[in-house]
Amino acid sequence: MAPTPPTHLTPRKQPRQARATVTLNIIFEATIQVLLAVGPRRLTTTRVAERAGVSVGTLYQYFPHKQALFYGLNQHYLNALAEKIEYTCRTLHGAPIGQMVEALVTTYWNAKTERADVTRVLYRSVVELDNESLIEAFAGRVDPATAEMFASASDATFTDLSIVNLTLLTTIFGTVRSVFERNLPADDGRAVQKQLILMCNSYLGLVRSASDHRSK
Amino acid sequence: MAPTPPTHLTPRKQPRQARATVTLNIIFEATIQVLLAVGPRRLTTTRVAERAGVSVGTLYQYFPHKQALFYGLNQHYLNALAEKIEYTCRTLHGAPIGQMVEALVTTYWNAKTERADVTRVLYRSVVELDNESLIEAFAGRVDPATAEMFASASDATFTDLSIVNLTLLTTIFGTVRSVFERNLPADDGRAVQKQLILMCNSYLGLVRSASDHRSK
Amino acid sequence: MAPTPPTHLTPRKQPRQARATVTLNIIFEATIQVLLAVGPRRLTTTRVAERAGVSVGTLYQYFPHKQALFYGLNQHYLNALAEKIEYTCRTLHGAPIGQMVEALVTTYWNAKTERADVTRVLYRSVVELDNESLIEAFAGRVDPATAEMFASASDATFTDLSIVNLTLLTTIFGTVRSVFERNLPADDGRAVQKQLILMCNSYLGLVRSASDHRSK
Amino acid sequence: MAPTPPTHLTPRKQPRQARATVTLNIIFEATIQVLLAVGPRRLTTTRVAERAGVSVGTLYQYFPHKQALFYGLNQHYLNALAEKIEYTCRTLHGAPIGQMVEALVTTYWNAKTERADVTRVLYRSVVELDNESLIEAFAGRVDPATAEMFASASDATFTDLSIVNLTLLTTIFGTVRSVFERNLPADDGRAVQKQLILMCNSYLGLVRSASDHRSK
DNA sequence: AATGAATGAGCTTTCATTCAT
DNA sequence: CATGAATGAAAGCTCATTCAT
Repeated sequence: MAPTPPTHLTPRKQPRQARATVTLNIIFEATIQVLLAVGPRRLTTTRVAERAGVSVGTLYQYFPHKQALFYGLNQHYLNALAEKIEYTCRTLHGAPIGQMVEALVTTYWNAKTERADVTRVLYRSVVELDNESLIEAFAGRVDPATAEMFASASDATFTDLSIVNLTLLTTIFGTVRSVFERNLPADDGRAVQKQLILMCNSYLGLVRSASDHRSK
Repeated sequence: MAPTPPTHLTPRKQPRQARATVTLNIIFEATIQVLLAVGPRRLTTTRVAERAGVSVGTLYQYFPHKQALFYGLNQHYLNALAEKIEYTCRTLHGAPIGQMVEALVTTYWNAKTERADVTRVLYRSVVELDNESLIEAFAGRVDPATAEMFASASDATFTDLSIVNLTLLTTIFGTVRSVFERNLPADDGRAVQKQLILMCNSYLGLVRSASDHRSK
Repeated sequence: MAPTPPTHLTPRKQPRQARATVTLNIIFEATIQVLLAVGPRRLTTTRVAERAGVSVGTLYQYFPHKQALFYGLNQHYLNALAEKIEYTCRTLHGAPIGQMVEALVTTYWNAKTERADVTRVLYRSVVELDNESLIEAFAGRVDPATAEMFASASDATFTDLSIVNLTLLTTIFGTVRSVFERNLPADDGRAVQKQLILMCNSYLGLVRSASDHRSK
Repeated sequence: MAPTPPTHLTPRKQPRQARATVTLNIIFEATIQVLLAVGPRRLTTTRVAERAGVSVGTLYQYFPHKQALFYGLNQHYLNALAEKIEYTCRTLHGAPIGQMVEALVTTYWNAKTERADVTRVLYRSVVELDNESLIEAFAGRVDPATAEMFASASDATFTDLSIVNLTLLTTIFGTVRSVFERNLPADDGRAVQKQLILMCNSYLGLVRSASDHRSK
């Protein structure tokens, strides 16, 4: 089923004009800055507007209410993330399964680590923001992309691709979040990342259909 | 290092008396109910007190401020969770590694699933609640417990136990959270759970030290 | 007219027993301490009780409400002050007028300076405490005492004693308060005290009835 | 040293625009009204806002917290008072000393008596309002103004002008306050006022430097 | 009597949102 | 369209006072 982003949570103004898009990005960036500076609880629309260098009125031109701002922000970042994953999937199409897993983990990990503070702040800003629709939308893009990639693996086939795909995504995404939540030192983080790749690969070795093993 | 729960986030009144403990639990339960009913954003101290059948004043006798309530609630549940895990670890001491992993995953999964709504609500109540200290405290109990258990495995030894332990915990906890976040249907959830056990076991087969394989 | 201390502002329990008087004094002292420590705005009955080492309940046994506590405290100190002044007046009965003024100023000044912090704190605690009745009661004791003293002066008589008396008291008391309010350095304070005596004496020289001058 | 009014006690919004100044005055007046109507203890920001015909929000736009409102109010009146005194000092520059004292007392007395209720209410509103900085600021304006005036007297010079000045100010201001505090009937008040002038003049006759007497 | 947990009215303050300019 | 002063509902929290123990 297609994800249904509640209409009342989408930016009022479709950014047709370049200027609007610019303003939107400025507002997003300002939101992040405020989130980093004072945390979600003390984030106010006024503060965001101030930081963005626009008036509250203008802010409300772009987002009908505070919720919509959060929604838009998360959507923004999830979109970017989905794009990166899709790109990786396209690139790795037809590659050996081992490379796929490594690339997927690395892509996701890097995307999250690039601006670790933003990641952490976003993980927390999602309160009451019935973000289910966002997650759903994200899954709706990523699930098929990775499934398609795995299906194209040059050296493996899976009898139950869909569950394998789901397991891999859940594990990878979850582990990354867990690492952030535990605020692990960078070294430990990298170690876990490596082990995660190992783990996924060993798992895939196990669930690969019988014929693959023979042809090996 | 011992985790240091910020003193300003601990219940004001140490529940020395039976009555106080009862009240504390009533308040916790009421908080959960309110969280379920109206979500974290619309949870007010007054509402919680009402639901608990006590006055706001009493609430504030137990928790110096709203934050402390959330902190206490999470602490409460994390404590219970840690206890269950410790119990499992004690029970499985000396068992074969495969059983350990299965038991660990199952324990954690069940604990979270038992009251899925509470779990989901708690995952979200953690806003601005510098829950780092909580997570740290939790990790400080669970990490050693599982490490000790794994070290006692009858059929496996690990050259780098600490990283293996960390990887397993991060993966398991993260995956469970991910499943809750995606709000997967029960069937898919159970499937992923199974796969997660598989995955962990295959990983352990890989990282088990060489001598184990020989003795096999 | 006799001053009418509103009955609802008097201590509930007349301190007939020694123990009660002791407790009363402990409570007064605690009130002062709290006043000094946190100021009148953040003074709470609970805090006073704590400091006094009694329970709130006991506090309320002695003072039916917070107002009564303040009232009692001020009354306590004003009584002591009035006593000192009365004593001075009795002692100086029949003395030359110059000595009288000097003794009066010195007595008042010393009484206030003895525990300057308490004085300052009391000056401020008098909010909403319709302290008019207190002031009236104080004036009702002091006015006659000094008037009587002045009337007995060995070297001066006054045609309008009552206005002279009022002027002197108002001036002396007011000046002292002013000095406290301006938080003048001790040196300046003492200087002003000296000048005040000078001023009062010069004034008395002027308003002394004509016959006095002749007899001089 | 320049008085340092704590920044957190100054109006948030500098009244640059006429409208803001108007609103400010309305709020001040409303505060006085409420103070008169219910006393300082039962004054609430909501009540003040209501009386002023603005919303609480607006009140808080002008004053970051209740304290600031009191601070601003007192500052307002002390400023006006200081101006009047400065004006008198300028006007009396070079006059005979007797006229100066009379003018000073009269100016101060009138200023306080003009709206006696306001005066009384302000004297009491000063709770916990570390009004030291206000008093200091006031003294910092008035002290030099009167000193300068006295120095210019056509018929008197003083060897220790600074102490004489301090004594006069402390005495005058204190006496007035005392009269208000005792709630003296108008007749008595006026009588004391007259005596106060007399007293100051007799004092000045005494402390005038010797040469003045000769030239007399 | 003494205690101190419980009460809840009421206060200060915030902040999403509107709308006249 | 942009602005930002004004709004006021609603939240967090305090504390004088009571009363069962």
